[in-house]
Amino acid sequence: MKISKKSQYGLRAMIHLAQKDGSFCSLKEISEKELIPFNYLEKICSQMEKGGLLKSRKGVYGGYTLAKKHEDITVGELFRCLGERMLLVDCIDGICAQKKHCKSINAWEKIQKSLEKTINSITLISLIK
Amino acid sequence: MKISKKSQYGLRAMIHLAQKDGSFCSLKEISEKELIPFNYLEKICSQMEKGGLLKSRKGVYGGYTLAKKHEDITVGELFRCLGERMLLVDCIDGICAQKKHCKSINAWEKIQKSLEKTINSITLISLIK
DNA sequence: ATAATACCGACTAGTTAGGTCGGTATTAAT
DNA sequence: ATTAATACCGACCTAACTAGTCGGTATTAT
Repeated sequence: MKISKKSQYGLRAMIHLAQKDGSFCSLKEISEKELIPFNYLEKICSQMEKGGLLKSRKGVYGGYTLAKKHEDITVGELFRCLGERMLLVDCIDGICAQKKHCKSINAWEKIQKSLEKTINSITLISLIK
Repeated sequence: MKISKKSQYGLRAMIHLAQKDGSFCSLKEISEKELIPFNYLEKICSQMEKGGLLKSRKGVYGGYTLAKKHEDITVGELFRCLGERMLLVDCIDGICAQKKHCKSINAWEKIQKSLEKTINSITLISLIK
């Protein structure tokens, strides 16, 4: 029941990039301005690039930039991209012998749905202004 | 971003007890019926008793029973009692140098509030019927 | 006296989060 | 062509936490 540092750093990086509006920004800058460990940030941004959230350019004056418009990116997407564990309990989509007469699953499903609705409704742009 | 086994077991145990309607029920029974490791269940119930959710009776025909009416117990209460980590990110109530100009905190606070609202609204009785 | 129970504290193995480190590939400026 | 700045990659590491186990003690109905 905790959001990982990875996702926290990831969102901070995305917000930083969103405010750069299209120009490429180096990991060095993000790392320094956002106080994120450089080596770790590398891994995070690489993952976000593979997930289609960022574009990269190598070499001098290279860096990262958003791959989509920032009104189209949600926190939910970010979480999924970074592998944030979203499934609150295993039994929701797993096999459970007791599932049929299990009453606690109703609680987990409610919480799960509410959570997903919330994170999918928070866009990057809504955080910036 | 996961609900601990402890809380899952805890809720299952509470639901079991709620269906017994006032009579004491042994850990042995709960453990067997709900497929919860006995030794672990002991610790969990002990914690719930200290937290005021359960009452206990020692000796033969002893066991546990609910300490409150089941319409007054919420999943949120259970979580707090069992020490489920509810704070999604440390910076929400912690000290963070960047807090003033930090834009990601808006996201975390939204998610946090929504989560708390949800869990505090799920009562034990609503899960049973 | 016995058996069934709750109660308690110490211990442990496996997993995960949150990184670090060293090296390689690419590219703009000189 | 060389250099410096960057992204990219995989292997490794450590501390904390989860999900228990275990052995023993206290209490109580029969």
